[in-house]
Amino acid sequence: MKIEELLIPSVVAAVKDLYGTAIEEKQVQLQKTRPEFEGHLTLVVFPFLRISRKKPEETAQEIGTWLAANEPAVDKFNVIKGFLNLCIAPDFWVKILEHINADEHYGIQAASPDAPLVMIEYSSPNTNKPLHLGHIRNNLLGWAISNIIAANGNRIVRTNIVNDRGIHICKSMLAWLKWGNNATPETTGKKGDHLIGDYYVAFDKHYREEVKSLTTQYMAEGMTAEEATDKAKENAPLIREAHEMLVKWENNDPEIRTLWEKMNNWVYDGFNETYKALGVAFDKIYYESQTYLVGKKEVEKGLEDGLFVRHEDGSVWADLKQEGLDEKLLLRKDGTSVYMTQDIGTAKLRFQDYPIDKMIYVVGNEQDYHFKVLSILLDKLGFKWGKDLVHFSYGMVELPNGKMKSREGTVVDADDLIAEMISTARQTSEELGKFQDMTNEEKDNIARTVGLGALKYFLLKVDAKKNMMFNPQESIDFNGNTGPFIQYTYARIRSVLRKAAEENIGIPATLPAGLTVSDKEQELIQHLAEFKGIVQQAGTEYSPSTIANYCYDLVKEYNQFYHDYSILRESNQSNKQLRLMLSANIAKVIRTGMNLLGIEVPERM
RNA sequence: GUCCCUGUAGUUCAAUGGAUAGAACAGCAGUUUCCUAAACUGCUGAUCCGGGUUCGAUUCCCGGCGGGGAUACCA
Repeated sequence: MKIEELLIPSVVAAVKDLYGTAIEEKQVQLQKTRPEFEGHLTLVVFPFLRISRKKPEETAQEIGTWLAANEPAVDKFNVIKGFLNLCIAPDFWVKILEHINADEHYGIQAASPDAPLVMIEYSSPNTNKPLHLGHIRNNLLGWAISNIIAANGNRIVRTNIVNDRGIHICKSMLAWLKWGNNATPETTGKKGDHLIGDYYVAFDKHYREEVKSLTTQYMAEGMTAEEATDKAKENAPLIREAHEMLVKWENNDPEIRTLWEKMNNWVYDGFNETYKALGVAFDKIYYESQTYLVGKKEVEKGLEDGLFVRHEDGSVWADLKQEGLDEKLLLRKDGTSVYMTQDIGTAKLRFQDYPIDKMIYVVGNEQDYHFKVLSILLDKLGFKWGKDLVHFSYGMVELPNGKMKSREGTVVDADDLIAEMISTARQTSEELGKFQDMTNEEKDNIARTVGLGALKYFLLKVDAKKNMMFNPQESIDFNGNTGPFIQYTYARIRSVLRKAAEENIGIPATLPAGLTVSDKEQELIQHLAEFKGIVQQAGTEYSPSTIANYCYDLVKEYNQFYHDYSILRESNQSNKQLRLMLSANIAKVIRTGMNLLGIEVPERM
């Protein structure tokens, strides 16, 4: 029950009755009244002036009079210019609160067995280095979006495509063989993904040295700097060895394959730890090593069908000039597959495995072009779902000195950041004296919940499509518009409710009649009633930030109103019950909203 | 060059085409006999520039300027 929905038909009826013209519901603009004016909801009457052929004030006056007479929910009204401010009758607020209170899962819709099936791909790591801050944003967005889509009544499948093959993996393997001395996660005590990442870095370091000395050599032989660099990059012994290894891998060389499996498993163990710490999971994981051949086959079929062309050197291309794009490579001259080929294969397998109604890819906006092309190619290949795939394109996380670049060592490591957030939360709790009378387990849980809450909220409150700034020096706040602020308010409400329960004060399903609801409480009830609409909006726009900002606004408002209010010491029993019910439902909505974002709320902190 | 995204207080972020553009952080000044002070109150401070559409533009359109990205036989 949303108050707006209640009133819109009445406004339509009013216009019809007064001016004899039928209007559509979507033409009715009802918004929350600004706090400086009296009223709850405001009707913007400017759009009706053409129909009424009267001045704004006059039109507003007429509609207001009609509503006050014919709509029981409207108590009284006032007019300021073209704005008609409506006051809702007090007992309506009580009814709305009781309605919210009756629904334990307010705002969440369960999926029926025949509900649309939505598959969400996110994370998609490479197995040659550990996860960084950019991956965290991806994972949190993917998790939150899938929760939100599920909350809107859809069935979901969370999926991950692991880029587990290719030249980058060979680089790590080669470096490990050369300089690794058989190091393992066990012998070094390092997480597997970090161990592999170290060898990837080592490869790059040695490779650059080789390129540098080769370049000088070629230049001494009379090449220009540019020519020399290009040739050096191609001819450096290390990169040639890596390419040889890739060929061996593709030819199923048993030695290489065994090594590859061993090292990838180390990485997966490492990733799983990070995923667990972040609280994300997957229903089905695809591996590029298992899908790229499927993609290759599709491309070859497309070639036979005349959809693609083969160039003289043997490479295969798609001509997308008709679609306003360029030519796109699908198979290299040596017949090996590229990123696009693999994505075609993965898509095919997924639609074979599941009756997917909608496919959503959570991938950074640097790949907007890639997904535009993928959509067209899938469509050309005759997959009817190709056209409708959704690329949920999110912005990059930027650092004060620019983009994150692994080569320049400017990445913010995911595991480091998580550990740092948790230890900061622990330290803050200790300084504030929150940890008295707590077991070590409780302390651990609170530090983890609050630290991750701060991190997650920080990344999710920003509009996903925008680039965002992260300053490691300033680190993430625990005060203000933050996760811990919301968590703290939740914990305080829960504390009040615990004390009420100890005193055997229950919350009845219906509140006593004749209750006076103060203006502030009316506003809070109105705010609470918006939650359902917010979840819907977040679902259609795929925007976790909508929910994050809603939760903050609600909490901020609650803190302001109830800072000087007493709930348990209130002498009037009816008021006490109203305040308890209101608080309990604010806690419920906060918990629901934060959980949709993948953020836990603690019972105490 | 072409294409895509983006430009709001000192900083990080908000604002279905609506009233006086909201917060937070930082700065300054306050609030604790009282259900958790990770709180609350007050002050200072912003829509890149120029046109257009509209009763009304931060929002939509066009043109500049600034930032990011794509246009790889990397993934």
